Amino acid sequence: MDQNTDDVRRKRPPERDLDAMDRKLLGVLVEDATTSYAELGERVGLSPPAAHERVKRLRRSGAIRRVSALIDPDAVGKTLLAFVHVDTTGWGKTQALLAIEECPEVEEIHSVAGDTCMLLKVRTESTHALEGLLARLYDTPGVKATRSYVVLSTYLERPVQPGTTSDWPAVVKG
Amino acid sequence: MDQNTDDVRRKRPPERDLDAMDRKLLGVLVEDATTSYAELGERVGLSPPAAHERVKRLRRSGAIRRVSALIDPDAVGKTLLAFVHVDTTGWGKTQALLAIEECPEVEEIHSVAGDTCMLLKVRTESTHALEGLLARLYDTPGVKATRSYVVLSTYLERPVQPGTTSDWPAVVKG
DNA sequence: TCTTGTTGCTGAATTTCATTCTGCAAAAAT
DNA sequence: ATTTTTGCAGAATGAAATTCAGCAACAAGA
Repeated sequence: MDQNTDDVRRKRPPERDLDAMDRKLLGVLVEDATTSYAELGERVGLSPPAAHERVKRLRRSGAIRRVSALIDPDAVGKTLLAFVHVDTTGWGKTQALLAIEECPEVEEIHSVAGDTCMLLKVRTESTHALEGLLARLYDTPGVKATRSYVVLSTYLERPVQPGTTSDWPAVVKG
Repeated sequence: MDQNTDDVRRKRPPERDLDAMDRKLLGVLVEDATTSYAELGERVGLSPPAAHERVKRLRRSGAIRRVSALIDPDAVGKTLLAFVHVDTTGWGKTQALLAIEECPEVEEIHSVAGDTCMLLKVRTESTHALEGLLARLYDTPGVKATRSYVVLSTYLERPVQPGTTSDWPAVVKG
């Protein structure tokens, strides 16, 4: 309820670098953000107010962007997932980009290095709806071509993890 | 704290189809899951316990997969995002897939239709770490080839939205 | 049509938890 | 060495989650 009351969206350098305690807190909160501060503290070895204090800081600093309910796409009818590569004529905040941002089916827009300009992650209710989106894209000035990769099945999908490379056991090959 | 106490992960058909009220609730909770039931109810036109009841059902049915703190990748040092297309020799739950699932840098694994078998979303701390991952991939039996798309900048990144096509204003072209 | 059971709601009551406050101790700065 | 700051614990407070009766609308069945 008080999340980002002061509307801190701008990227500011974290007041202090995240320490191991912060990472542990993040680890728990990524898995289940409804964890009470009592349990949270217990898990990481802090008193409830101390845990609260650190989480508040993590929110202020922007390390925690927001707390969100993650929805099952199927439950809301979004049964089709696709990645769409888009060749455009310009770069940066182009007309095309602005137009694409308006499409509710589009979940992600990235500019990528490689043989294409934009990479879109798109969810629709049907192949027909995807066709509709593609039609809209082609009608957008600045869009040269698109190539779509329709997802057949998703094997893994997890949120951003707080772990750093040194946390993971090194994979030792024979 | 009580989320999924009975460990309901299995996909069960939603007890009942989501109605407009459920979608509104989801809409609010996706934006900010820390919203109190008092405010939540007010926003959608329900009493706090009624809102609570429906949210509980949404969790039980799996429509809400989990409530999670969304982390800023930069804050935890994951400054590099890439999409990696992987050609493999087999399909389904292959050895290669199992191996890839173990990589903490990999956020998503999809099997896609198109000129490649797997599509990975990958976050690392550096290009060097990406190279390390790719090296590991190439060492995995069943991996034939990979092609990487390094993200230069991300323009949009939003969670799964509850809205359905009919909610969006139709884009009328001249 | 009337009955009966079910569903989903409201408003009040209860309990749990978030949040604040007051020291306190260790570390950092001067 | 002294002061200031930082981060924490424990108690106190306030707010919110959760539970608990009713109640009304609706559905199923006689």
